[in-house]
Amino acid sequence: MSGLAKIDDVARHAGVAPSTVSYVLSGKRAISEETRQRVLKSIQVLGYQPHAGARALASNRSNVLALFVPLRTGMHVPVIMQFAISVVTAARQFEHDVLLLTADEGVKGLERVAGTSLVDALIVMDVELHDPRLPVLRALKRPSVLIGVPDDAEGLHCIDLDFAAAGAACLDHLADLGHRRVALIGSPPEVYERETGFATRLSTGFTDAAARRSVAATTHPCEATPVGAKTVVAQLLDEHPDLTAVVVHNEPVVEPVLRSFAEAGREVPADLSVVAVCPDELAVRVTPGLTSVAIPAEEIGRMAVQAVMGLLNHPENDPNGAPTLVQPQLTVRDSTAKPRP
Amino acid sequence: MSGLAKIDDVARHAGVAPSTVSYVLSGKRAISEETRQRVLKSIQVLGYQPHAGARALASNRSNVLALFVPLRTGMHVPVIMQFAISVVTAARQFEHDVLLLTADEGVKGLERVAGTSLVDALIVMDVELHDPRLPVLRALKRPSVLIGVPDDAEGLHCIDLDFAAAGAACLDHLADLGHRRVALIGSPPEVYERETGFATRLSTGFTDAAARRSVAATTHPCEATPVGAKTVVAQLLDEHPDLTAVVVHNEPVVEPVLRSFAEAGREVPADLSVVAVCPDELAVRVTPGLTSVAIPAEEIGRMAVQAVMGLLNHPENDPNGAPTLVQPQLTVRDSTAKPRP
DNA sequence: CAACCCGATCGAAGCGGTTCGACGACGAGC
DNA sequence: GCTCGTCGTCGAACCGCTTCGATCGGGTTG
Repeated sequence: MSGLAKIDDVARHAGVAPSTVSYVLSGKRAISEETRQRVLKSIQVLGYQPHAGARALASNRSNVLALFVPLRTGMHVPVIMQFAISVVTAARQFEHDVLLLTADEGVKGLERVAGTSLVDALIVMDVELHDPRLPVLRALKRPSVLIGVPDDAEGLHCIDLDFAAAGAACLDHLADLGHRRVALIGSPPEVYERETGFATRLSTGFTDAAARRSVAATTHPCEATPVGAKTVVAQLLDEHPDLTAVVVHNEPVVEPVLRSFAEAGREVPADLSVVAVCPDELAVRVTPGLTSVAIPAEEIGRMAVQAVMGLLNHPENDPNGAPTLVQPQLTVRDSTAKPRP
Repeated sequence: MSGLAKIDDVARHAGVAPSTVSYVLSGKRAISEETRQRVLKSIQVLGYQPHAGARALASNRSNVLALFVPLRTGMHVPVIMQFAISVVTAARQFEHDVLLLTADEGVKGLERVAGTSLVDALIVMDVELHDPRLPVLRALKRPSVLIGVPDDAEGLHCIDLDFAAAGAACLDHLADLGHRRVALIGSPPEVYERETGFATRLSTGFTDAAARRSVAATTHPCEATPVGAKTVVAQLLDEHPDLTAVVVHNEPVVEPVLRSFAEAGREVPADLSVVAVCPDELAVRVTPGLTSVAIPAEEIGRMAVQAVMGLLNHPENDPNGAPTLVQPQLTVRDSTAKPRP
């Protein structure tokens, strides 16, 4: 009862050597089915749970992953949380726990958890084009995977939604319907100024596709508030009266934008087509249901964990290639239609 | 260079015994200033960082806290994230890191991280009145602190906003202004059904205060969507035409509620006073600025960490008393006024 | 039938710290 | 001048688990 049971207690109880117990648990050596069962039974009876520290010390593996979440302003918190959740869930599949690191310790945090062997590997979210964390990650002796794609990904492993393709997909869909002038309502200005990759990439993919399809297209940063939405919409209606479609890549303003257009007498989709880049949950909640490209947070989080575990368990076949880009999926709902003739 | 430096390397480099290095680091024994400086210098030169696992094994302290975040539906994600951030930040002040646990592993997760000595203590968020985690926490051999107050807090340490007082504060403010019929627009129905303490407590505090002040008061659960808001507002206007004030305790619907009343021709605060229970950030963003009671997430998170570290470092003076309730603070802004005569 | 091989298990040496008792030197007290 | 107490440091014994080489009993093989 007193303290926790240790491996020696289990060994004694099962009538085997401690090492045998260890092998039963790890499966690294063959153990006869009979002994195995006996040991398992003892473990259960004694409620044995191996000491994490001792295990980490002896095996040089902590079974913990670090998740670095900067939480910068302008990012959509619920989506970030989705990532975090999916990382935790996926990590458990690989017998790992997740240590949460935030921005306030800065790069020091990375060095600390890696340097003290507190974690086996790191997952880093919200990567900027010129992220100060990159050189540190490269120097670390532990594998890491970035969610987001920096300017120079050399020697780093990245995974993200293919935002350029997402921007293109939105535009192509609208071009296919026959729209000739479209606008992108994007993230808050600070996100572009920070050179966060995803916002710029989506805009670029959108603009390039527009050029390819000979569609007039503009990008408009937008504060993540109802007032910001109203301002941008007013500006849009003023400067581009011939506008027939918008793409919104900024979760918090999706509804305000819709409302502002409605107030201006523009009906969706009859007078105006709208494509959103947002969670499906939001797309189906509003009326009419929004044609949208979802951010597959759950999938990306899971893939990031898989990638990092791959590096950990098979460092020899390091992919070491281009970033992994998840292809966007555009779901057509009721907010897009052909423009009025 | 090769591997990481160990304590023996530092000891050799500084010309002292390993134990001396350890004492320099922990400060548990007096070391002459001269030796201290020499050791510190060696540590810096070699870039020494103690191995977390070894330290945990030897000292029986992992320097890690577990943070259990269920993330149930109906909870406001940004507020939860605020808690998490403040817990991480506060934990670092005490030289601790934070392990993130989610709901999908259930109670098993608690048993695992505690049983393997992965963490020194636990912080548990979003506690329900009859939470299945409570008996497990009581049985654990490690200290824990709950954020939220269960029905039976015996043997547990809780901390939370005093929601009853918050409800009362809202009502008192309105009663002081002269309102005679008020309504509380609350959390989604599932939150009440789950018997999450805070929603019920606020409602109770609100209702009791209303009785005390002879004010007619009703509580209305509300889905966290614009449609939900519209529905509740319509019902309110229909059933209680004499309504002159509402309290909104449901972040996502604050703006939709305001809009719905506006659409119905009720002007704030002239025709209707509004008090919100929400982050200040939201209260000041809308027009007019909302009289509100903030959820001091940052403060509560920090206090939870302080409490748990107290239990860890001085188990002898376990407060073992009633839950710690943070007193609410009502900030008067521009959304409340005297009712029309 | 001896030499071998193989599967199953054991024993002991770490892994890298912390901590406790011991010890030497030195100043104070009588 | 001798004892005693302190201060600063050292040495060694763990902390609990993993892992590698060794061992042992049998079944194969030539």
